[in-house]
Amino acid sequence: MTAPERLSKRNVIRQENERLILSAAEKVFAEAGFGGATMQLIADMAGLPKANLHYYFATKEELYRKVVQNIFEIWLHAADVFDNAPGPVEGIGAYIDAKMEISRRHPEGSKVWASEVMHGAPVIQDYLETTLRDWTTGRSQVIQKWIDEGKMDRIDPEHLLYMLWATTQHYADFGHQIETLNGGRRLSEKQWKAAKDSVKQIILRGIGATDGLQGR
Amino acid sequence: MTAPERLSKRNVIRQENERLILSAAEKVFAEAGFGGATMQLIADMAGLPKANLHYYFATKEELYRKVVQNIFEIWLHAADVFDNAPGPVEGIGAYIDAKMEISRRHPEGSKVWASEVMHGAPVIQDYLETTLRDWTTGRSQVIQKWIDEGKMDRIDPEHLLYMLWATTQHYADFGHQIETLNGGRRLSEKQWKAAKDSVKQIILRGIGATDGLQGR
DNA sequence: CTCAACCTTGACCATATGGTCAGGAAGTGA
DNA sequence: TCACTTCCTGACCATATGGTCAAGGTTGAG
Repeated sequence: MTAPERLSKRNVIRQENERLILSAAEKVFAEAGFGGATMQLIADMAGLPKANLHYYFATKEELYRKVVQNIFEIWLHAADVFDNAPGPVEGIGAYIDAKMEISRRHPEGSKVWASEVMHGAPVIQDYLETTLRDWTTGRSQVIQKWIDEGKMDRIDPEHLLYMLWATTQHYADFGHQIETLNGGRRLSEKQWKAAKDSVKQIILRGIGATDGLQGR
Repeated sequence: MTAPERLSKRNVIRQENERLILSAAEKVFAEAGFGGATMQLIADMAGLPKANLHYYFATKEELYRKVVQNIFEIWLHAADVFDNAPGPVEGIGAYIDAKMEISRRHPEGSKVWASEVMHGAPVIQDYLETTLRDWTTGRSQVIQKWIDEGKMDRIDPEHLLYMLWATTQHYADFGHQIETLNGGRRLSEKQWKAAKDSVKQIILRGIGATDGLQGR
């Protein structure tokens, strides 16, 4: 990604502080939204004086942009499983697993992304139009190939992708609602497994990739 | 709901202005989030001076609360179709249709709701714990009944409900992303139909409610 | 017609917030 | 050690925002 800098003490400090700030910012942006988040809150959460944030990130927008970019990176990599799969059972199954795992381990990022898109993507519109669009086109072609090979039903690939995104991200974005309906408790290990299995079962069977059922 | 007030000019004014303000507020809250929304913006959009908003709604929080409550009402009514359906094909099929229609006609409300829940439901936590919980329990029982009657596969009802919510609301909450991927154009009549059909096909087939396929 | 209740609004206020800056501390290469 | 760059931070500023208020207009019951 970035050039491998020397590990001088200064570089370590810089790296560490940027990480600290970005992590705090992600949490605060997720909890309060862009407008509700304050630099002071982020600073407190990072354990740094506010002026120090502005030393590393000139403006609130710049900090926010970096947070959103980070998330986007993670999501793109999650789709690597998709590509070299022989069919929908493996490809989509693994993709669901990967995205559910992100929703579980990294819900703040998902929320920031959702918030950004809901408000019209003022900051990452260009990403939507370039990177995400290309990505989507590519995966749609993979799905279309599977359809043509008779490995699944004839289903609009884009709507299938939307369904995958919606369902998996729901467990992060609406995690609070799910927890509340679960009696105020976080989902247990077992419940997460049940969630994953439900999603995979319904979707894989729903698109006619039936091997997935005998497989387990 | 409210007592049927006399139609004096005063009552008409009050009703009309409250409607105007709530409608403007919903739009602004959806676009900017609670923190990003300003009373001035809402006032401008409603075509009223800011001080007038505060005459009808004492605080920003109170106005916001009313907006969220409105949305909640609409959603609860959307589920009436669920109850008296003979089986999942009719019940869930109609529910998907109803919720997709709301996503299409009323996306702002969905966004405000999503935003509220994502931020930990600071305003409507009590609704989640009472009304929504009861609602969910009730529908889960209906689904369980269908399972016991052999009308669909053995699937965790709660996760099925989450999937229904996630998928249908995605078309409102992430409408901007979908439009961008659609070349910057809103979904056409035909595309909305394709979306509905895809969702219904995948889910109904996915839960083993196969009548739905021969049915059309 | 009268008067009280209700509606309207420009001007104003206290506060919170993003951002600046100057001056000092701490690392770094020679 | 010295000169230079990078890092740190308390104090400060301009602005935006939620909310108030007093004075004036409008409505309607008696």
